[in-house]
Amino acid sequence: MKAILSEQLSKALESVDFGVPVDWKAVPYVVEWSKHAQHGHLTCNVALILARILAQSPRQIADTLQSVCESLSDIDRVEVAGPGFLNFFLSSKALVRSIDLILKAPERYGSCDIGRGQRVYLEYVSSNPTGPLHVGHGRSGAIGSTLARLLRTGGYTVEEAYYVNDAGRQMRVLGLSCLIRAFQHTGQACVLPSTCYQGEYLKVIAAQWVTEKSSKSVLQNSEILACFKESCPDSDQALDRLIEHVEALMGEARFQALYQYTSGMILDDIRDDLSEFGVKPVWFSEQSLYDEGAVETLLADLQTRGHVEMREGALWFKATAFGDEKDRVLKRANGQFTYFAADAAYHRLKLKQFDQMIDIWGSDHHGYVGRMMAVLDALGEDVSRLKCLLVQFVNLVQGSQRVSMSTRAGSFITLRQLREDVGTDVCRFFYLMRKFDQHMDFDLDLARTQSQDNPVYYVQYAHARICSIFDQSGDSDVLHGQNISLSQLGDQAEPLLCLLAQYPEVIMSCVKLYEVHSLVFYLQDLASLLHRYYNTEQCLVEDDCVRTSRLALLASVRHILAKGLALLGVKAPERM
RNA sequence: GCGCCCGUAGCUCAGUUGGAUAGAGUAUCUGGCUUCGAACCAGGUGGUCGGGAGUUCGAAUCUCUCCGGGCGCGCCA
Repeated sequence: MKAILSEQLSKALESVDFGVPVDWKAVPYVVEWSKHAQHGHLTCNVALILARILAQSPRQIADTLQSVCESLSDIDRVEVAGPGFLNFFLSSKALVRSIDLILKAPERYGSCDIGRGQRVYLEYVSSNPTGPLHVGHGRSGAIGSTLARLLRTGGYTVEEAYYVNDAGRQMRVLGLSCLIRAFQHTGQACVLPSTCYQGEYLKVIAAQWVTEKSSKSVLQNSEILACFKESCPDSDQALDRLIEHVEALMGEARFQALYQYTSGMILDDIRDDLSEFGVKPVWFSEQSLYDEGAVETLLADLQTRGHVEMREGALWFKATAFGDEKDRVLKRANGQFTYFAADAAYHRLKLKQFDQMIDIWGSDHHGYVGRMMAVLDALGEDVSRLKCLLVQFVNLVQGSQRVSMSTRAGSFITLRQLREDVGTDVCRFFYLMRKFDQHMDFDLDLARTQSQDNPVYYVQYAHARICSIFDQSGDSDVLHGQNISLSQLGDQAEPLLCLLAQYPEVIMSCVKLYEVHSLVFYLQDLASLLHRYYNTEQCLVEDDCVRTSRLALLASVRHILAKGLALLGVKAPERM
């Protein structure tokens, strides 16, 4: 609606003679939905902008434009107000048009094709398979999966992915942590180094490993046991030495089997957790990059281009030449590749396979963006095809207390616990209510409330209410938008109709800005207006004409609520 | 110290190519069920938009500075 009016207006403006030629491309005026009813349905600031260019009073220009604007087909009348705003009042025919559009093709309403079929690779969550998902990952999961659906609605082809860090040093640390827990499980007094994974979940996995997979030759090996009798110094190097020693005693193959078992168990848990949360990505293995030689190729190509150098035994990428603040190590002095090397190879691969790549990372990764852009730039890739969205942290709040969380100490609330506590719908909705780049307080008490206070139920209730009316109406679901006049809908229908007309614009804005929270706010507004309408206008009335008109409006609202909630991954119940 | 993000009602937050009287929810107070579901609605109270300066017809929004908070700055991932 807004777009249609904008287009009509821009054509009409070109025919107006201001005495001097106007370059309309240089006039950044906007058409917007009015905030106040007395300012009409839509408003335009073109006269205010023109005033600067033409050096005339804005009010005077607005007066000149008024009659031109009133000739537009969807416009009833136009008022000049304030410093020179043009306020448009839509015709009743234009106002009820949304109903017709929605009921004729509900699945298409709100879809657009700004993506033009471009292929987008969207990676999110991607938590290391060294522990269960916590509440912070839940936020990324909710945002990522919703964004994927929004982008599809906007005409993109989207692949959702989870990058599994199943290679490198951390897998070995995980294996060692599990082994020590296994010894402890068999009654041995062992010290778990502070640099190991501390979480309780490893005790459970270790116990399972002892009964299912371990061999006596390991658990009864006194040499291995001796390694854990004394505390290991609190440094990465000391831990690496300990790992190498244990691996030698245990055998390389057996040690690898141990950490693969451990991370496999954790990954199974993550997969189930996400699946129940409505997140079903494609799983991409970091290890596969090594297996297929992608990391070696990357280094060779950077070498050819002259962007690497040896320093202190390590191989460095000269990132400062591409705007990064420091140079970065690709291959350590001990011969191992860094996480960054594999990740660069990964991004390069996906940029070759897709038109665009979107990473959703925790905000603590913001320092990482620069080096990724730098290395892709060095490889000759178009870095504008990569977008990094940084999601801020989540604080759980109970009463006025912050629930403390520490990933390192393994003491945190898991996503699974949170879902079981408040329910998946509430969980997703709460995550999506906040702008992703905003710190978020997750109010546990409010989320637990099964009452009117909970904004999720407020929106769902609006949907259930409409369903309930249709249950009682006995009317068929097939309704048409024809022959509806505004007068039959009642006074309260106007704002509702305007909001329905805005749905496609909200979706488009979400797609363009990679935002999801504005859809949540929209649905809350829509529910609010529906409840107000419900309380003032009776729908199941004797007069057939009034009744079908009002039911058509309700059916439209129901469609939009259902579509919107579906995008969020939240149920739209018919009864509550 | 350097870099990124943030500061809006008692609390949690919306509000961008600079626009009219800064909005919701919650808390609190008042009113509304014999009628399509009261998990609802209507109304009241509540603001130096962190402080200050600048840019202009016009600033929560742009610039500078100060204050306060979060995060990052590794041959970890």
